[in-house]
Amino acid sequence: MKLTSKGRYAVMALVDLARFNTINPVSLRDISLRQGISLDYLEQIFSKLRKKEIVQSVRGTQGGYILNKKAKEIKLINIFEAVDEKVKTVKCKKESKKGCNGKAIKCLTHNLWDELENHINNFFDKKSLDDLVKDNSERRV
Amino acid sequence: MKLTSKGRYAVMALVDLARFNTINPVSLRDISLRQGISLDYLEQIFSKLRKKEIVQSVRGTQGGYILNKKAKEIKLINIFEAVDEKVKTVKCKKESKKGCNGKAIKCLTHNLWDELENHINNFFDKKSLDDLVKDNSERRV
DNA sequence: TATAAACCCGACTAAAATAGTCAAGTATCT
DNA sequence: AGATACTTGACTATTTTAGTCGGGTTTATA
Ligand code: FES
Ligand code: FES
Repeated sequence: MKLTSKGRYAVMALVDLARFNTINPVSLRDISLRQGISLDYLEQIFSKLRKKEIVQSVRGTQGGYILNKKAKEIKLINIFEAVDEKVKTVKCKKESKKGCNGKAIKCLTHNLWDELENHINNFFDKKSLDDLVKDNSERRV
Repeated sequence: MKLTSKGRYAVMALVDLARFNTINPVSLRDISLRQGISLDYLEQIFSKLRKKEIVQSVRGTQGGYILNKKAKEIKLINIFEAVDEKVKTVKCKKESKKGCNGKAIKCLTHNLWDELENHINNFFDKKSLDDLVKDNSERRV
């Protein structure tokens, strides 16, 4: 069970953005340099974030991205959903009545994994971007 | 973030084992058939479980595996550790003072992922094999 | 004592997912 | 006009996962 770079980068980049986006948009180039993330990869990630209205883009020179909502209103779960970093613990299709092995009944561990999924998502539901910025407010890179 | 088959199968197989292992050892063949897991793959998994003393093997005809401890004393975390299904959320080496990008300081999200890791491991720490068997005690496959 | 059931072990491989790269744009500021 | 920066889609290398395969050894039982 591991977190992928895509999810990690998305959050990292947004925390960076939230810290610096006081007046002007922040360019991906800056984020790329500060956080050590490939610019091309960041572009893919921000394209998704924009489509899900987490950020807004400003084109042209001096352009970049700005948050589309208050940092307090952006939860980790929103970010993860936007970049398709879903938590997936069950093997079967949840809606289906069939189990993961094709049998007519859910497997012995189905409920367990479902609980686990909720447990993890609860965590992402509680944490907002604002919390993360505050956690880092005393530190400087 | 997803659970791998190895971890899922390990738990599934052990729940099956715990349910049927009243007197006699349970063969992997039986588990394979009941749970729809490849026999060869199960062998790999049980080899690890045996090395970590979660189960004991009985060789020869009518052989199989038995639990090496009480079901109540086997926590999910023990199973996951045994089969190397670790929860890995941080990118950096935890012991090191360096961050994930090679910088001298931990990244903006390090603490968050560390918290997440603890949050997930807490779940695995609480659940025992016995809990799972009980959850399924009314169902029959 | 032969046979079959079952564990034991290591190497190999196909498929999938991840983590990018690359190329060719378009918009906007100065 | 030129530079900066977003936009898009396709492509690729690497890694991980989820097995398979081929050879064992042990032991109950007919
Ligand atoms: S995970 Fe849902 S039935 Fe097995
Ligand atoms: S995850 Fe530990 S420093 Fe980034």
